[in-house]
Amino acid sequence: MSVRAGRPLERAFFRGDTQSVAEKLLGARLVHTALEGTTIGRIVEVEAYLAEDDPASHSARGPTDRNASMFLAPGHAYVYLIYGLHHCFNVVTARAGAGAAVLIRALEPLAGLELMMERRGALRPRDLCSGPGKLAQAMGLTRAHDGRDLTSGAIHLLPPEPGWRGGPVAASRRVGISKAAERELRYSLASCPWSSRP
DNA sequence: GCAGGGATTTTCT
DNA sequence: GAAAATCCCTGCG
Repeated sequence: MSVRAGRPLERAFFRGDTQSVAEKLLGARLVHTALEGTTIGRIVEVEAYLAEDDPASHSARGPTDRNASMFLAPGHAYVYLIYGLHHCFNVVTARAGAGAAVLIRALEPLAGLELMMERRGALRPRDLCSGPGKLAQAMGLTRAHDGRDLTSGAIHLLPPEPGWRGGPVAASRRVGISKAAERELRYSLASCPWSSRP
């Protein structure tokens, strides 16, 4: 690991306003070191799920067995199963007990592409991480990783490389929800070819 | 290229 | 019983 890679993001990065943290996460690099190898992807699309006044958030009706990790301290992972077969990876934000998180929706594959293709089945690089279920599969993230501390360990986040410029951020509606659907809490790098959708 | 449907767990009505 | 923070395959243009 070179000096340029930087140190993992610390807990303070994830604390506080969820929408601000969501925007700050764009450009950061998600790293997972597994037995099979290391995969890295740059975050290019996220969605914020707030602790209050957000009926679309899994935390809206309080803790359950499934969403318990959402109420951990900021900087932990919340990984859940959706539609019975896909995993979605979230980063807990705000404060412990609040129940706020940022869903990672798309990555630009940076390292370990062969392993990603192996996990996903032979696919074009564009199809490896262009969706929340896809990136969880490509990065090897499952409910086994639910509740992990992301500030130290095999799964962590690195800041953008010095000099990296992401360009303008676009806000739009969150995908696949019916409650509070009009709120623009999805953030993506504008005109990014790695996003889950235009 | 786009529309439709199936897979399958958790939660709520 | 149905919907959900999804993806993939099929069929048709």
